[in-house]
Formats: sequence, C-alpha cells, structure tokens
Amino acid sequence: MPELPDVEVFRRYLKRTSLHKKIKDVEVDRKRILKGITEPKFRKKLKNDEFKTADRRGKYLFVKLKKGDWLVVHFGMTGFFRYYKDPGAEPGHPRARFRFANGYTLAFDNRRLLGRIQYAGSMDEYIRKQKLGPDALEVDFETFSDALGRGRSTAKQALMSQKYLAGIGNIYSDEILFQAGVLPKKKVSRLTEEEKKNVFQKMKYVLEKSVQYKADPAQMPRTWLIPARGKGGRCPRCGGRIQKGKIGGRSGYWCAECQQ
DNA sequence: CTAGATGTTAAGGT
DNA sequence: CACCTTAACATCTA
Repeated sequence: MPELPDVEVFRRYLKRTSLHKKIKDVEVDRKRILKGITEPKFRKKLKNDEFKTADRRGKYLFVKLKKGDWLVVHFGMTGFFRYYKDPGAEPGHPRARFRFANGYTLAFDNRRLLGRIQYAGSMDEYIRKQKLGPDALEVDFETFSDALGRGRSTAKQALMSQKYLAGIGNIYSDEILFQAGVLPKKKVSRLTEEEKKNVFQKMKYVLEKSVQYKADPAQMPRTWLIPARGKGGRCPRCGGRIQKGKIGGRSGYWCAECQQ
C-alpha cells in the first residue's frame, strides 16, 4: 500500500486521531523497526511528550513533537496505523504502540518489517541527508522535466526514483503511465515535450484523486488500471490484454494498445 | 513448495 | 563521478 496517496491518508488519520494527547508510554515489539536510536532512548524521548502536527515528503511521514524534535515514519511495503481503545481492535502485526493517557493506543503495524521509525532533530535536515527529491504533489513542471530529462532510465524508473521525485512507487507509476498513454519501458531520453507535459498532468491528477479515494482501489473508477492490475484481465479502456513484465527489477503492468 | 508482493539500500558494475 | 542493476531484508499468500 504505502506510496504517496497512502501515506497522505495515514498522515490525515494520525492528525485526526492522535494529536495533543499525552503519551504515557511506548512499546516496541520488534526493535528492527527503529533506526538510529535504541529502544530505551526512544521510549524515554517520547514519554510525556505529545504529537503536535504531521507533515509529509513523498512516502515519509514527519510527526512533530511538542518538545521540538521529529519522528520520521516510513511504512515499507506493508505498514499502516490503527488507533483504538479495545485490545480486540489491535491489528495483526503491531511493531510499536504509542499508549496515550486517554486510554487509546496508536499502533504502527508492519507485517514484513520493512518499515522504519526514526527520531530526528529537523525535518529539512533529514530530507537533505536522505537526498529526497521534491514531493510529487508539490513539484512544478520545470523541476519535473529536469528530473525526467536526466539519465538513461525508463519512464517508470524515473517516476519511482525518490531522489528526483518523492512519493511514487510501483503501483502508482503504472497508473500514471497508463493514463498518460506512455509505455513504462520507454526511455526518458525519448519522451517528447508533449508526452512529458501529459505525464506531469496525469501524475498530479492520479495522486490527487487517489488521496480523495483514500488510496482504496475499490473506490477508484473502473477506467483506472489499479483495480484491474494483476488480475490478468483486460484493459479497462480498450479491452486489450494487459501486459506484465519486469522493468527495473519491479513488475509493471500496461496496455500495449493504449500506451506507446 | 515456490515465487512474488506496494520499498529501501548496500554492493557491485558501467 | 554519476548512474544503473541486483540481492537482501522478513513475512505471508497465491
């Protein structure tokens, strides 16, 4: 799940449920998810603090703490939050739990343990060190065009490179290129100005709409690729066969009729 | 049983 | 140097 739209939905969820509540304690079930800080230090830092607000860059969530520092959350391939009171509502793979004074818990669920929680002094500094590119929902066309203009990679790989453009992963890159009518394997060096503009426009459209759909494929229009992706089905627009192949080590889906 | 799954990153290559 | 590719990470499911 977690690409830009998913993380934006998680950010809003956290803002809605977990701000301005005293953190009584933190439990870390699997310390592998902590990066750059030990469990005792992590617990000590958070105890009696509060989440003040939440920001985002690409797939990274930044939670500002009342005492001034930041929590940096990355969901990996299988992460999400759940806020609950009844222990029966706990998700299947909670790896960290923030216990609030009001009796509620925010759990960080992360089945495959590829997600990470870090502690950082500054959001900007973290982004710089991590070499994260501009957020895909914020980037302007000039910057986007430059990002796509460099290198010898394919369109799909360029969209997914967090260094030049932060937030797009395997699933949404397929959707954006499908709607833009561009083959994922097309080299960026061979994209015309018109194609770049179209990819840019469709990128904004797909990401904005997906946030509105709560990043839930069931809510997406049937003219989109995502709901049909991986089901070995037909193109929702032309009825042609959906193709599958490896692009940059990831499996991509596209329509050979609609995309060129 | 095996292969593959929404991501990042270290290590190796061009 | 800048960029590209691959394997590994841990767990579950088709």
